[in-house]
Amino acid sequence: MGRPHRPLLDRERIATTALDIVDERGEFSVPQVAKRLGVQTASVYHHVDGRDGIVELLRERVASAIESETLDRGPWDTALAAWARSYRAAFAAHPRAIPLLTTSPVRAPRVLDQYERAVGRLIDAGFALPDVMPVIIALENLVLGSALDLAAPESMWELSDESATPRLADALGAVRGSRTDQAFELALAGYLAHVRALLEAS
Amino acid sequence: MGRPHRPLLDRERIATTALDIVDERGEFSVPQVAKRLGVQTASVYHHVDGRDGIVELLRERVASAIESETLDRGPWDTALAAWARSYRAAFAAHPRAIPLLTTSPVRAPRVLDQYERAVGRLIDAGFALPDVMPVIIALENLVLGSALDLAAPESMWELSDESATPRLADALGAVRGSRTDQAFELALAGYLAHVRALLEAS
DNA sequence: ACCTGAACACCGTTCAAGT
DNA sequence: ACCTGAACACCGTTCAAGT
Repeated sequence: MGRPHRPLLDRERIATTALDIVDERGEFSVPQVAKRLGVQTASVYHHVDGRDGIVELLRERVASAIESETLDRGPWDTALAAWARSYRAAFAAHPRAIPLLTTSPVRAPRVLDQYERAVGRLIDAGFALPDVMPVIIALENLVLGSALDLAAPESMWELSDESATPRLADALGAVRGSRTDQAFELALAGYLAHVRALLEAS
Repeated sequence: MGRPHRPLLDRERIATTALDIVDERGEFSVPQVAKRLGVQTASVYHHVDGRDGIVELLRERVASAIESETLDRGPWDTALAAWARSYRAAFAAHPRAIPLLTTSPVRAPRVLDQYERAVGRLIDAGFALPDVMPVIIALENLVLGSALDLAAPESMWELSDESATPRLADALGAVRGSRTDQAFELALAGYLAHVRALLEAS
């Protein structure tokens, strides 16, 4: 067949298709992506750096939904909180992709730039330089830890033998609303209060 | 060949071998495990519920290093903190296994029992029942989020273009000691303070 | 009950051949 | 430059056949 007049494939379409498949089935393979695009498996390799390259594309695609403007609005602490919520929401929009994406943090240029701005806000707020990265990484830990929780099926807490863990069963039954959201907001509130105190102490 | 007089395989040896391989290479396959045990791939399937069953074995094996006694010693808050540190340390002992294990939380009976005891301590301390699970899940989020960070290679923060993110580069350079440990301890301290406040408010 | 050997469907990746 | 077809090494899983 040879080269077509206009390319059949591009990175955008590969990313979109792979994300669709992951949203539907929780996994993807290169042949599956190729088939859905009506193309041979090998063709995909002309546009993308193998399967890992596609995963990286997914990471960037999902992360592109993070509202980076949140970082510039309002006082540093509310800005950081809004950024964290938006970060988590971006993952939450593709729960089945989370296990694929959280195995290593997002380090795409667009996201690194957000870290740069977050660092800037903390420095400008008066944080001691050696404290800045721990403060940011702790927030990243919160977001990714919560994202994993978001990806875990509700059934994780379906206790096969309630009599073995009666108080756990009680506690689970007593939760109002979303366990996951409440846990995240709780951790975020604790984080913010502590980080504010850290600033005042320095 | 047929059945041997004494079994060549058991779940313990399969788990140990798989964990060894993961520690060395960051991944494992059923054929790799079989080969190292001097056995046919198919034989493994007589002892274990497929590849996923081996992953579950790894999860239990790694989690078995969590010192559950920490939950019973001292006041509820220091007990919870010690448990979280031990939980994180258990993962830290097998960093290359972390991506394999954190995709879904540990729900093996031995670990569920620890959750039961953690719930018990919180109830006894006087927490409102609907608050208990969010408090525990938030802690789990901290631990797993930090575990992911532990698994991420240091090189994640090697900035290819420092001039694009100068303040991030500064902040990274200023860190004293382990970024990861400091971030975890920071998040944990914030968590504890907030949870203590939650108890007093109720 | 437990191991083997063979089989099946699927995977990631490479590469020469075509336009 | 981009797509194909064929190939390679490897994977997870099943199953009849043996003891």
